Amino acid sequence: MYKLIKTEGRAKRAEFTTVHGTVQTPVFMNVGTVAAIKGAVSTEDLKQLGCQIQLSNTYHLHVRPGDEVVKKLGGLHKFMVWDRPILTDSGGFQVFSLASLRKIKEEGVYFNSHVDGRKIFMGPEQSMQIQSNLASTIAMAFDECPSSLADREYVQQSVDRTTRWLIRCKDEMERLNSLEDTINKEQMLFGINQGAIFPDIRIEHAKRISELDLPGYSIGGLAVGEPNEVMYDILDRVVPHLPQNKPTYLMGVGTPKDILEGVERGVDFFDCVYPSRNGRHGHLYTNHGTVRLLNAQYELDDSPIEEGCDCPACRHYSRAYIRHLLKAKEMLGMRLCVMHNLYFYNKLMEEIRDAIDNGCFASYKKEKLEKISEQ
RNA sequence: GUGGGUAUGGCGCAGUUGGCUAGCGCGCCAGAUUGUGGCUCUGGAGGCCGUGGGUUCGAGUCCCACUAUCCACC
Repeated sequence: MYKLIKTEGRAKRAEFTTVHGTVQTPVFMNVGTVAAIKGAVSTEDLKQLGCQIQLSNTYHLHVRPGDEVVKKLGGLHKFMVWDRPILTDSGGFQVFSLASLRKIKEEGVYFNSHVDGRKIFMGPEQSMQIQSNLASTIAMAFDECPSSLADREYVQQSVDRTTRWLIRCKDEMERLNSLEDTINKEQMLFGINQGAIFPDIRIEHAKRISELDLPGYSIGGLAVGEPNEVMYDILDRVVPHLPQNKPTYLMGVGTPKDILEGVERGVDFFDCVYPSRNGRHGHLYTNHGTVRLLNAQYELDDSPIEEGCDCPACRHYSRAYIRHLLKAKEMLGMRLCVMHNLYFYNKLMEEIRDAIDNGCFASYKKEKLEKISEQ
């Protein structure tokens, strides 16, 4: 259930209530693809880092350990010891990003596993079944994410198929939620808007999927190579055509700047691999721009990653020490960097929520952008 | 001491029958990365080819001496 608390322009401050608790939005979902945040960050750590909701992946968990296994062990929440909401991505994007060998047909997609190369078939029904087995809080629709370079004709045809797939997802989820042995009978389905960089196709699609009255909607297929301005422009045009009394989720985005721009345009949910993946490689986010900790200038730097930061890394350790750990490929180095970045992202969202609450998001955004673009 | 091998950027190596501005991996320096394959990619710096002679139009490549180092034998 989505409850709007306050708005400023198009920016929305709301809370989203689920069977696994309430999420304050705008929110950043911490990405734990295989039911774990890479970098040895535990669910206990995540709570300390201010994480409200995690994201895991249907495709990855289907391949390993297998959604049936997770189901037998009581579902994802019990399995990974996390009692807050979990959103599972449908696997649609992996078909686009991982599978070099794939065949997209009306019934679904045939492709090869990235782990052992075996043939896998996934369609709307399979994706829903897997996500139902995982028993996540929110399941994403199985969609196709066409390349931002795809031509108009292909995109239109792909989007039409994604719509048909969405209807199949909805039917299948309703069926699964009514079954006796389903773990989470309140599982929610979010639809996904596609249309590459063609605003009219996206708007038309947004209208069509809005009619299905799903509990939330997302915008997919952005930040996949097109210029940032194009993404912002599409958000400007498409978000108003999605239901305003439901959460809007911008998939896979993004940088702190992208998030500020997204919130301004009415986005509630974000997720991105940046804080964790970049953290693992020593690329750290601070209020004074990004710090590339592997750069030689930090060899003798005895200060924390960010002065005044209250994260577990900054409270105790110096840049020089963490840099050394990364160079030595010690797990602790990655762990501290990932924790700092997740803390930064979650803190950023908290500040954004406070700013909207206080009616000063516009000025907050301006100041924040100036700060984080320092270098 | 004798015989044999090896000496090429920080490290490990390629360098064809002598032929244009000497390559490669790792490391180093810098940059990318947007619904995660603990990756990957893109640039860059760095070498009087152990030293000294010689042969040749031309030598990292051939010859001589020296030095260093490794192996075997005494």
